[in-house]
Amino acid sequence: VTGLLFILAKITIEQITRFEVPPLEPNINQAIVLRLARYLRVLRKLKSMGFIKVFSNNLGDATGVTPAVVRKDLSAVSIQGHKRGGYQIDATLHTLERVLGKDERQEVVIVGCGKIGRALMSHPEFQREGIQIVAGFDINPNVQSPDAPIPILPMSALATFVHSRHIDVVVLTVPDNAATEVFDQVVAAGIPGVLNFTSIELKFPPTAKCRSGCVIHHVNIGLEIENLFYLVRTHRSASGEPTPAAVPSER
Amino acid sequence: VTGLLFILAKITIEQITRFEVPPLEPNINQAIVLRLARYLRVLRKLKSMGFIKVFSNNLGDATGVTPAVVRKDLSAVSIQGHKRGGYQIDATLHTLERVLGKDERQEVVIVGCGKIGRALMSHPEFQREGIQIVAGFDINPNVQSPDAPIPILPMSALATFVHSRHIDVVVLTVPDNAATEVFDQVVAAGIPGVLNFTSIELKFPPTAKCRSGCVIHHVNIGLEIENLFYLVRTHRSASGEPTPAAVPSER
DNA sequence: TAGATTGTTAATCGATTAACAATC
DNA sequence: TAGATTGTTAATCGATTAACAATC
Repeated sequence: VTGLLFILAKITIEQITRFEVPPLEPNINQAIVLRLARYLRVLRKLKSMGFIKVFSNNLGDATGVTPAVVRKDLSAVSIQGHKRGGYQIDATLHTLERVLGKDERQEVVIVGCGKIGRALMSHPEFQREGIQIVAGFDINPNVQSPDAPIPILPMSALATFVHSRHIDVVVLTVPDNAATEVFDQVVAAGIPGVLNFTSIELKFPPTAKCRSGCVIHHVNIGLEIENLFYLVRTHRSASGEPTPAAVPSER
Repeated sequence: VTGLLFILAKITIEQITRFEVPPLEPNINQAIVLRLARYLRVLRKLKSMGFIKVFSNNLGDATGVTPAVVRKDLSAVSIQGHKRGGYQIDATLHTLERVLGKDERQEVVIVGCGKIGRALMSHPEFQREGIQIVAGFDINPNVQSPDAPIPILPMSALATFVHSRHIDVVVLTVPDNAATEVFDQVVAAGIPGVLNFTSIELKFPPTAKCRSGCVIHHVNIGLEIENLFYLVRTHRSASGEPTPAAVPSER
């Protein structure tokens, strides 16, 4: 019986598993892009404070990386400083915005308008970053409201909406038990970018439709909290803090 | 007699505490812990499906890593398999739960009960992972409700609450403009673990109170969405297709 | 035994860090 | 000039991958 179970397990897992799409990269990888986005925010603040130029070690201090990394990152997107004068904030800022695509519209759609989904829809911070939530989608008729400023539409309207509005990025905030099903609908609609708030490990299938250009990011809050507990606990026991038991040396 | 009892009691407690503190090897880093947590979820599913054992390549397929990594990770926490029979799901699961601290209570508090904070408070998925939200805190009297099942208390009650309940982890969901101020209060209350939902780059100060045992994780939704746009755009231009509309189907 | 899988060691890869020449 | 900062190259570090002996 055990043998059978274990053969079944193998087959099932192999069938379920989907290929991972390799994110082809020039010489700018995701880690760099994330840092660039953080430099951009610091630069905006500095500009609003009236500063003109900035040194790599300033940006490093503000973002928690070494000056050498800042210089290397900026160099990777062809941003040049002046040998003793640092980087011009204004020019750097513009180049970063262009590289990161902040000059284009960033319209996203929320799929799954439960509590978290609706909370994100009214999240004011996005506007400041140029991200615009243009619609929500849900199967539940009770939350649908086609005439609201940000309309909440039925799931059936997803495909036509994202085509007509050229939506590229979707935020997936459905319950875990609906994750795979709804994700398949999102994939079928041709969406190449998904921010996954469920704790299901979704993956883009290796179909022709999104052969290499599809990306999914995961925001797994439960996993993050778990990890925090683990780290706090281990740090604590490493420094030998909470357990009052003394070292039994003498005796 | 009392003295003897006391000594016996002390020894017993020392033995118990020493036994309960898991023998954590120093070469376990955050990446490993995150993977372990994902193995754990897969194992739970497999167990609920009635499976008995699992191979490293199964776990690898299900979590998107190579079998060698799975074996190395499990080996790092002293989980041993059988040379040809793979890993016993039940035993592996128990060990992982102990190592990751899932057998202890994981009580967290929400600081900032705006839309996102309240959405997290009623998030059903946490319960399933053993994470319990025991209270919320907010300065706004309109959202305070001390008698609700999960009470929302004034910020002034934070310090005494976390002390009396021994809270270690806080979820910070306040508006960006209040982030640093509220974070300072959280630090002052002695909290060692923070999940930061604001887009402000908060850091624990190097004070004595939490000199090495403090951790902060960042969930920067705006940054994630930005990054998605960037990746989708670059992938698309790399593969040389300007619009995603052209899908080859039979007409 | 033959085949399969673990556990671990060595090789590889990539990213970070350090160093320093160029130069303003 | 003297001092400071960039841009890039080399050194280091760590994590992943490959390989394979052990062994069930």
